[in-house]
Amino acid sequence: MSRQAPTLEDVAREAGVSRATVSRVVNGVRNVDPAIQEQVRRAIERTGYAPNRAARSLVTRRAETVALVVSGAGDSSDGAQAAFAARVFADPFFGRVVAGIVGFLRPRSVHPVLMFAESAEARQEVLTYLRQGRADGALVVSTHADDPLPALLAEARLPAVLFARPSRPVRLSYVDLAHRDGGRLAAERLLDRGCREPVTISGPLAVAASQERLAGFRDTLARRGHRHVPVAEGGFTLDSGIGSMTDLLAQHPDLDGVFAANDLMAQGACQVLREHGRRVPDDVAVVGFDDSTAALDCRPRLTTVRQPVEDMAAEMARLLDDHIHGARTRPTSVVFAPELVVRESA
Amino acid sequence: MSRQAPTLEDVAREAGVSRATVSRVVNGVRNVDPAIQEQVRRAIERTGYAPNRAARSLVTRRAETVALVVSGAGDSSDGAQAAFAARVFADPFFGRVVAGIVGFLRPRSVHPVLMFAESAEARQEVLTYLRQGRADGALVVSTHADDPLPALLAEARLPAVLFARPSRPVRLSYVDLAHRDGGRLAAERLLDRGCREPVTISGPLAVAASQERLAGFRDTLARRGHRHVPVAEGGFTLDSGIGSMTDLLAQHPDLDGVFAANDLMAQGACQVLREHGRRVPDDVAVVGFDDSTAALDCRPRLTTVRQPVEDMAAEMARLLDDHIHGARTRPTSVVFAPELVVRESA
DNA sequence: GTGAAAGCGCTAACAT
DNA sequence: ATGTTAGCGCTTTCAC
Repeated sequence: MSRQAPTLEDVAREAGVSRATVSRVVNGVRNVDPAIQEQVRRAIERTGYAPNRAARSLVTRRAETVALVVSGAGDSSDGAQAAFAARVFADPFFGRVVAGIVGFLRPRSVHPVLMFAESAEARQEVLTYLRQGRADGALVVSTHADDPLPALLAEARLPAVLFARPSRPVRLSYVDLAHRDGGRLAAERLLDRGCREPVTISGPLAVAASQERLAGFRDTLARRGHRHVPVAEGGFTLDSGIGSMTDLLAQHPDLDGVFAANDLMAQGACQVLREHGRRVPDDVAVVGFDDSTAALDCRPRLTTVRQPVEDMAAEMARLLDDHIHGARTRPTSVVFAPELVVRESA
Repeated sequence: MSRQAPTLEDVAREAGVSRATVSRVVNGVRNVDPAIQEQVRRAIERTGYAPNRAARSLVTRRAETVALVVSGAGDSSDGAQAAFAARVFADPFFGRVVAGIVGFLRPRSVHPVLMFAESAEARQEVLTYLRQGRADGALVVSTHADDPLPALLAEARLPAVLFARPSRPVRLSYVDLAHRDGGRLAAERLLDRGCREPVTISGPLAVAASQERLAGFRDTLARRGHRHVPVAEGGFTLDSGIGSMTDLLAQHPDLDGVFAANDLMAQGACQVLREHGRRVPDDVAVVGFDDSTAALDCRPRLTTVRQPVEDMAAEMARLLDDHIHGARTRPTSVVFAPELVVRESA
């Protein structure tokens, strides 16, 4: 903040070469005499030079930054932003997304700007941010099915990649999980353990992933002779897991297997079961979904369907990178396979 | 991405005025004829103009961006970044910090870039980022007491504000909580309920906040006649709460009150107590700390010492803003008061 | 109140 | 292999 920061010019003078040469060594361009290279490097050291990014971005037309946007539903009022942010981060899922993204981005020196798009105004802000060239593209994680942001992004022809297939088709790349297969894995596990009265706590049915996990679960059970499977719709929160499990237990006291559409709800279910004197897994087997930290926090530790979130998030970043650098023109989708992780709860 | 983005020049031509005038209306500078103002506004609309931020930053020397850095301990290997990120986000505390920060920054159109500084290399990256002018300052949340980043930042004279007083004094502003008072509130609550055998699960004793919460708790108890209070050191995780409570229960079966240094550990403690047939709060009263989402997730809901994290985080952002704009020259500290929130657990 | 023009610090043609 | 130079798109004196 005190004295003016040194510029290329300063370094050039110090090293007795031209600005262009300094620029070349800074950017690692070949065709520079090793001796001069060293000379410049020392001048940089002495002056404490750090290239001004605004100047560079102005000519390269690259911000080396991507927007990491957590996108909400339709029209929550703008004051709800704080609550929205807090809620998002309360889910261990999001931490894994960040980890995966940063893992890919960091070695490439690109940085994520955190944005929340929970209102119409906030969405416009995301678009403006990109159009101003402050970020080269967007990585979007929607918390709701009918998120309008993807369509806006596609229409503005801004580079973007989504986590999960959008409910309405949009010309944007995305990564996703084969949720139906995940539901199948859960069903098979319960069946293989000999469950006779399986039930399920689904995610919000407005979310496609919830639908598919449920469908996979139901279809598999149906194929093995279970025509009617009790379902309670949850909201992916611990609280909703507790509520749903309580209801299910009241209506179907004989249940002996539970598939919860995420680990947080499974954790809630385990709590309720224990409080009602049911042992997990001996009396009731419980299978979760995600393999998040909640799966390990839970007692007993959760048998769960693993979603390779970090890998998926890294792939998002990779796809976006390709789009930004023109290596990929058409929207692409990459679908990952779930995997059953057997622990103690089933 | 297709055709070139419109520039000031384009808008100026479209509106039949000079670049300077357009710039003035874009930046809301007075001294522009209302009629021309409207004329320009329409031209902007028609062309779909969005000011190029790199160009603006180049002249204003402002990125309108701050680094939000989560800073770890000494020297975790660089590959640990993913685990570090996931762990950080698993704590509901961080979501509240983000909410508070974004709440302040958004109305000012400044955006947070997420950075992790868990290794020496990562810390250098943060410094470089700031020196390149990509961010105007840093908001630092350390997860460890001996975080070297604050000193590096201060030495480089880069604008930065910390969450919590650093263990070694550093010429940087920070916000903090009166942790000792928090410990006192917890002790008083337990005593007022008539607890005779209080115990505590502390945070990591390397963390100053843990020490102070413990000191406040102990001092208050001592003053009321409890000379010796059993302590188990936890790690602020649910798991460590479970472990500590189990130990405490084994060694002090008569305990009837627990103060856990955060809600996550309190939640773990409640689990263990219930499993051992102790009713909360009838047999054992439990007081948490933070008033995070964990306090509500817990059954029974946690009586806890509230830390106004969102307000503290917003204040961090405000302090940084002041430093960046030269409104504040000397390091300042703002200490917030904790507050007891009574629910069901005590 | 408005315009002309001088940079901000950098990269990338183009010359040499 | 190195230097010269023309911008990138914007803000901001300084004249008018």
